[in-house]
Amino acid sequence: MPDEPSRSPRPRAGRTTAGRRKLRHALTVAAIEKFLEQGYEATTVDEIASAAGVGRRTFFRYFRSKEDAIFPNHEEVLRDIERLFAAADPARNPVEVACAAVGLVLDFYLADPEVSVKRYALTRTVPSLRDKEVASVDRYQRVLAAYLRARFEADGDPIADLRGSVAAAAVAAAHNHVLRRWLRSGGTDDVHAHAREAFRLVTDAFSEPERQAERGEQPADQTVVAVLTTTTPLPDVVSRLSAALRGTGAEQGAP
Amino acid sequence: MPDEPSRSPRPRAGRTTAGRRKLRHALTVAAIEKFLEQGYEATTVDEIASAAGVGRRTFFRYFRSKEDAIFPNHEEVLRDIERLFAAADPARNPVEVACAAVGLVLDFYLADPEVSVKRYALTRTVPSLRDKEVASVDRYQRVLAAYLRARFEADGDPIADLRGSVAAAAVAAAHNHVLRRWLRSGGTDDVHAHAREAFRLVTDAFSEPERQAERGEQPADQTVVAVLTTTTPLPDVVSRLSAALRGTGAEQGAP
DNA sequence: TACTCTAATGGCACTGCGTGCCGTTAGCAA
DNA sequence: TTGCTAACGGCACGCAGTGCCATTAGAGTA
Repeated sequence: MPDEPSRSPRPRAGRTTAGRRKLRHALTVAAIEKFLEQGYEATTVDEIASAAGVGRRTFFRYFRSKEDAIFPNHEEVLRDIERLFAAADPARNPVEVACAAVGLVLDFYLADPEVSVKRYALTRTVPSLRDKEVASVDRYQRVLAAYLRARFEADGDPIADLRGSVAAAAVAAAHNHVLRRWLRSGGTDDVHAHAREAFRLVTDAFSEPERQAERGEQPADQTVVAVLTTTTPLPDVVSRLSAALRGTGAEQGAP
Repeated sequence: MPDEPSRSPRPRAGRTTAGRRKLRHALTVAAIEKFLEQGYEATTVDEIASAAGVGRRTFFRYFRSKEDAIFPNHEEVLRDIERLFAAADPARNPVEVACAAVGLVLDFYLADPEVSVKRYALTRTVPSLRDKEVASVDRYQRVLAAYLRARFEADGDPIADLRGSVAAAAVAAAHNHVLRRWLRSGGTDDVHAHAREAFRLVTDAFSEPERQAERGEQPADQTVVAVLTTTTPLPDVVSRLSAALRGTGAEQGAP
């Protein structure tokens, strides 16, 4: 029964799990090589399979399609992300947790710079491969969104759904930006510094004001200095302060 | 020469531009109908073409692939967006302009609720259609990102690239959220109210603090009420206020 | 060592997408 | 009416993806 792709095989007989991983990788490498060498459309599945020393039918037991051949096994990373979410401290800023999650994806690409850079050359030029790539990003984004929505919901956010979707997209985009920058550099720049910078941007953008205050960050011109006599009636104090906060020039009001 | 899809046809002979649009729409409707009725894989291009009264070969003159059949003509909308960007007031908040741009996409879907809702039923269930949908969103997102990056760059933002990518993703996600909510409602809820809410979220998240102040929007707990005697030395006033703004409990300080 | 059981393999045939080619048809211009 | 041109339809071809099935390889058992 265990045959077709995306199944979790028990190592019993025939090829072992390690053997499967190895052949899968060999097919990926062969595919990338052929695609770069003679073009994507011009390469047939037969050629890829023979290059890896297996039959055409076997290729389709490892990959759903010709396009899938060059992509890493996202299922594994998705599982890691789910685990990270399950184990995450509920008191921690959800956006930070989401950033940690995409950090796993980043590490996954960093683990094999050779293949990652070559794959990038293909996804940039072949439309159908790019579509696949985008689709996989979307899968990550949805997992992030589900987590963030739940966390925002638990925090009593009235627009948890919206904020979760948008924040997830931002986190995913930050990841993509850092990854692509690294890929364009040929795998030779300081990813983690850029990642910190990018994650900081989205964390700042999507944290509640209270949380921003907790981290000691304030918008620049929030300072309101009220100079009032002690005899000023309380309602006046309130209205002048609120006017000042709205920037309607109450700072020019008489004491 | 003018034959294959995605070409800008001069109306000279044969079928006119209006005629092309009509047939294209007829094919889309036929495809959606068949897909919903008997399933996506179970429907052949031959069936769709015959249902629209044309030959199979003609189908592929209107759509690159079977998947494309159910999608609207994004090229048109992309052109509209480019025009909007070109005409946009450079003094306007770039994120607001980007929101206006995706508003065009939203309107495009709203123009034909019947088809949009049916298409949504398909993109939710058929993986390959969903991938295509996601790919089209990505195209919009890239156009948004290019605009935002340029604008942020012009504003002297040192991380214009990053901020542009992330903000574009957020705007696109906000659009998707609103659109999908509307689609799930069957095309019967107040889209524009939700759109305003969503656009406000991303605008707030990605505007410079100065701009936030200009729009008179403040985080909820920024209010600082200082009660001080007129004899308090100025340095004390300053330090107590700044402490209060950091939430370090200066509000409990002695007057 | 021999046997069994099971999963992986590879070949074959089949459906259907996408495309190149080409003869035919339909509308526009003189 | 006579070109002219673009869209149409049919045919054939390559190839992706899949169901089917006989064969092979390796682990466990006696």
